[in-house]
This record gives sequence, C-alpha cells and structure tokens, in this order.
Amino acid sequence: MEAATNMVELGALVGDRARAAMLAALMGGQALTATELASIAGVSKSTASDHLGKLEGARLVRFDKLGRFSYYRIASPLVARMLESLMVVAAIELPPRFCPQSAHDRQLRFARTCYDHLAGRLGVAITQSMIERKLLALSDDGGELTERGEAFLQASGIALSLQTSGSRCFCRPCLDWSERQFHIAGRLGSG
Amino acid sequence: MEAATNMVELGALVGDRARAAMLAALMGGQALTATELASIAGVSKSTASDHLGKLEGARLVRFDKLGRFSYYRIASPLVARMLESLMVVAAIELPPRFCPQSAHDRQLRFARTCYDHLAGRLGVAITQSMIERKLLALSDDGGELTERGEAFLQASGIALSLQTSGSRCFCRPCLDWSERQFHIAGRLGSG
DNA sequence: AAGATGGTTCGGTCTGGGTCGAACCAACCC
DNA sequence: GGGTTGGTTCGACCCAGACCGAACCATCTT
Repeated sequence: MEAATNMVELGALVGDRARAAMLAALMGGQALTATELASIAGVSKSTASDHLGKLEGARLVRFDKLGRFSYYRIASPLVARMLESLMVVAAIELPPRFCPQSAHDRQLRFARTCYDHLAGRLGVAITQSMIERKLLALSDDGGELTERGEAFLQASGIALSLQTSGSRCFCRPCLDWSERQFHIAGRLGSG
Repeated sequence: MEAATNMVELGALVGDRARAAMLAALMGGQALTATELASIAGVSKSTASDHLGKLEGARLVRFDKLGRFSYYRIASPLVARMLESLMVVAAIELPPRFCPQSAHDRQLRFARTCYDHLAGRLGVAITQSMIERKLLALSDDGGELTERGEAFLQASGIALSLQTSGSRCFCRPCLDWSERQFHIAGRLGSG
C-alpha cells in the first residue's frame, strides 16, 4: 500500500504539538514570522526553525524572505481545506474532554477568518441569520442564494460578480470547528 | 491554542505506518477484520489490536462483532472526507519521489471505490468522458448535470431521484489521489 | 565598525510510543 | 470435552524524533 506512505508523512507532520500549533495559527490567513511561530508553539527558535523546515519541505507552508524576516503562510487553499477537515473531525468525532479556554482562544472563537473566509461565532451567526431569513439555502456540499438573498445583497450595496462560470464555487458550507455550525466558504464568504 | 490539541492527536493517529495502512485499506469501503488489517499493515495481531483500539477510541473507525470476528470500518463520511483530503494533499503537495508500484497497487488504481463512490482510473475516465460530451459541468466545489446529461441518464435507464432538496449534494468533484483528476462524489457517484 | 535582532545549523540528550511474544479470554467446530 | 482460531492484555524492549543551547550567518540600525 505505497499510496499510504505519503499520508503517513503528512499525518506525522500534523501530529506534533508544536507544528500543529503553528499550522493552526497560520490558518488565520495572515503570514507570520518564524519567531512569532516559535512563541506561539512555545518552543525555542532552533526547534521552530527545524519544524518550519519540515513543513516547508513537505510544501505545507511557503515562506517569503523580506529583509531579515521570514514570513510563513499556508502553501495553498488545498492545504487549508485539508487542515480544516482535520479540525472538523477533531472537534466532532473525538470524544469530548475537559478543555480549558484561554482568553485568546475565546477571542479567536468570536471572530476569526478560516484561511480565506469569515468564521467564528460571528461568521456562524451571519450564516444562521441568512438561512432563517431565507436569503440563503445550504446543503451538505453546496449552497445558493435565494432570489430574496440576491435582492438583499444588491440592496445592501454589496457588489458581487455573480458569474457562476468561474472556477470557484460561489459558496459552500464549511463546518466551523469552534462553533460546530456551518458558515460560508467560497466567493461569498470572502466578500 | 487549545483548539489545536485535538488536531495533534488526530494527526498523530494518521501519522503512523500501520494505522495509515489500515485506514487506507478501510477507505475501500468494505469492513475488514482485525486479522486482515494486521496482515495489511504488516504487524502482529497484538500490535494491530492496539492500533485499532486507538482508532476506535478516537471514533475514526467503528466495529461490529459478528461471532468471534470484529469487522472494522470507517466511522463516518466525515472521517472519510478528511482522509480523502489528506490523500489528495499527500499526492499533490508533497515533493515527488520514487514510488515502486506493486501489482496490487496497480490494480487498485484502475478501479476502486472512494469510500462510497466510484474512483480510480475508471471513475476518472467516466467523469472526463461526461465532461467532454457536455453531459456534466464541474466547478471547484460543486457540479451539475447539463440538460443533455439528464436526458442521457434517463435514456440509459439510470433511475435517479433528482430532488435536490435532500441533505446530500447531488454530485461534487473529488480529486482522485491516484490519478490526480476529478471524479464524481455525492449521490451521482454512488449510483 | 559595532551592536542588535531574525534565523539556521549542529551535537547531544531523553522520552513517548511502536513493537513483539506470551499468556489469556471468547467463540466456533469436531 | 478438546482443539482451533480470532482477538485482547500485559510486560519489556528499543528507536525515531522532539528538544535545547551554543555557535554561527545574515540583515538592519546607529
């Protein structure tokens, strides 16, 4: 089963406290420096450098050198979606356990971006509201604006290029790992 | 970053040769016994039992006891999609390397089911053919049958309940890890 | 030039967890 | 009952890899 060997490598990469903390932080969408990531992960700079080297070697993250700073970020939307799906399963399938919340964690749960779209309590609330007001209809793997929804957005002055022929899905549901509710991914979510 | 701790556990679970081999085997969709999985993973029964216990503890797999046999299977479609996304990233993002193919692997690449829908060289070929003949249109996150496509399936005598109000998306693209091409997931793919 | 800061490389240490065999339990068959 | 096979538990072993500090290089400031 050679096909599985790469998956092993990938899992092992994510299956480390420090690296996972770094990846989770980078899921915020903005690039972070090596020292920032070391601080977040709670390891020394040398250890962080080692980890980041491995993540970069596996093409999970990319980095740009700006002067003496190395700005790391998630390598691709594909990687982001993989991590998101990991977080979803981690949040739902794993047996519940005691999980103390830091102030920073609470703040993150309120409003955060999920790589490239709005998430957290705020993102979920907006989505729920739109569904209740019948502006939006979501299924398991896709979703669409209702006619009322289109009119509503037009009226709100939100400009949207509604051509659905583009390569990116207009919106898709993205199960939020912190709120365990759906929010909106795709073009609509990043508006 | 407590939110990441569960993800670590999950990654570590997948990031082991034996467990990944078991999960990959179970992605075939059919339930397998502990001994079969031990053989596939190339470990002793005791080791396999240990691994399966951990996977079951994390709710990644479920098992039913039938007599003295324990039949293990993937716990949920959510887990299957997570593993699929891992395989996709593993196949694409990781730097290419020499990867010898066993006869069994080649066979698997030709026709396999991806948890619950058709995949492998065959599934990809069907999908490509349908797109070329303009029976099907796929975007990044969704897809739909064209009018020609609906007519074609009707004519082929393939019965489909086309009510899109159901909870499951009619079809969605699923990037194949072995062929690196799209195939069809969702209701259409399992028909 | 000198100092400060970001980042990497290199040895060396140490622990978590993957591994097995043996003993044991449970279900089936004769 | 006695034998066989599927599966789990336990104890002991061992190694991959996570970690750090120190030395080092690169970039920027003064």
